[in-house]
Amino acid sequence: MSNRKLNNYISVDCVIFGFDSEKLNVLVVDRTLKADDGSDEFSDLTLTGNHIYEDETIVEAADRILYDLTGLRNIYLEQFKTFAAPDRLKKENDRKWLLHDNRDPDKRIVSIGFFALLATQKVTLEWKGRNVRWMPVEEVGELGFDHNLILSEALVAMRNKLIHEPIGFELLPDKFTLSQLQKVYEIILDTTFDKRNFRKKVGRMKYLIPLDEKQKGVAHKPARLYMFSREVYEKTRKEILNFLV
Amino acid sequence: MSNRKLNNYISVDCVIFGFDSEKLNVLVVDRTLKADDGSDEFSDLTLTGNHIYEDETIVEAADRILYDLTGLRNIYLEQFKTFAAPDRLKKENDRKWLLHDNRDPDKRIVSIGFFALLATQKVTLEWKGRNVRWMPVEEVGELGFDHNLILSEALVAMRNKLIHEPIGFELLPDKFTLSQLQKVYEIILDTTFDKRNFRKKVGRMKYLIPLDEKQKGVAHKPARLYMFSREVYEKTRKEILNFLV
DNA sequence: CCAAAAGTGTTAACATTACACCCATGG
DNA sequence: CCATGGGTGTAATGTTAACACTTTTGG
Repeated sequence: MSNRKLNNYISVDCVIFGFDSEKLNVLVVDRTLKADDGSDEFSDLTLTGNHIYEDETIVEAADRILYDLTGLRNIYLEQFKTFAAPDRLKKENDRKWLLHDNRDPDKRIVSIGFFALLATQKVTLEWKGRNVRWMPVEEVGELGFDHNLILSEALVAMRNKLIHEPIGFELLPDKFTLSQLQKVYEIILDTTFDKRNFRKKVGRMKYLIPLDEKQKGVAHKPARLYMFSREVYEKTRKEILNFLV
Repeated sequence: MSNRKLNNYISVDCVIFGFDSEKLNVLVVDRTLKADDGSDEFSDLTLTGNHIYEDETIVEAADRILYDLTGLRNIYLEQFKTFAAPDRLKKENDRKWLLHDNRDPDKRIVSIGFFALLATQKVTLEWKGRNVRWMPVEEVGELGFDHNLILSEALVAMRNKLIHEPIGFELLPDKFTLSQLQKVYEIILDTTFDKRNFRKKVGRMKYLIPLDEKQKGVAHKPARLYMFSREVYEKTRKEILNFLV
């Protein structure tokens, strides 16, 4: 595996979302370039991304990045948009970083954007020698490259998907409570729902399976746990004409 | 403009859909390679696509292709998926075609897929020296490169969009009847709707503007014409939680 | 016994579905 | 005067939205 060749003009960028029952977070990595004297030439943040190997598909490349960061397979992953503007890597810091990394800052690099939803907060703390951490989406400042654009497009695509398809579960543990699920939708869609109406609505979804199991160790009435069945979903889903106002 | 440089590893493929009040059609071009003796080495069909210029964004490249084919600007256009499998151009005919075209068949080429919806049937008959024509989607046989995959993914993305957002109008003239609109949905979603219920439903959409104008020259009661107002749509649209069954 | 979140039901307004007949035009 | 597609209403059923109180647990 050590002699695989990296393609030098096709990359994937992964916008990895995580949920901590309070906020929507995104995984970012430090990008610090040292000057010759050891001081920081600059230091900022980027999303996670990498060039693809020549023998690898783009989905395999995205899966590889996710595995390297989390040690997990079968994470929810979706290709949402591709970025190839001529000037997307042309900011001063970006050029310096690419040169330092032995890459050609004048090469047109196309990047395929994926977003991933994580059921857990476990990630490595270091990745390719760079520090990795979760950051609440609303606290993200200026990122390197065109990653602010990629992040905002990922958010649009993810919210859109969340509205139309059952993917909220992917941000929760396998077993979750209805209140946790409601919170996912409320926080990501920046709204609130009536508890009784929300429960009535999800109660109609056959693929949301109630378990004979409750929360433990909470200082209030323990909630029933539920799980999502993709199998039931695939069997019962029907498309609905919904191009309303 | 004549000295613009083409990028040799980033291309866009356009899946151009048209509607003729009977069928959903897609634009295909002949791909005929002549042998030395003038006979056909092979002859098949592909979708429309092209490499991008170095100074051009991918949307600009797709717009350019659409303009070259139709002479129209502002066509409905959407980036839906990117294709970069290592073997996507490796079939025998594909290699021959690329070689003949002075391109490197071993170069990894990434192609960004767009689909377009056309309100008219007008297209050029020739494009880059190749014959162009409409073909009903269900009659499309084996296409060159990975274009069957690109077409089927375009169909999935287009149907999905059609269900959730008002884009059916884009396949009709600016002024259209409700029966034409119903037919668009019926044919593309392969279903039927009750006429009264369909009209009740679209009657609630404020962005569908009834005109003081009727069909002319039809051998039956002439239908009222309508138009779509994107402006009203943008103002009145609201997102709805709809991840039901 | 207190704090915290879980869980539950009713009503009114609106949306969906199923279903059949007359109307205006061109030929 | 006929063939063609345009246009319309009602009743039953299902969905949404608004709204408040009791229950179970840990501390």
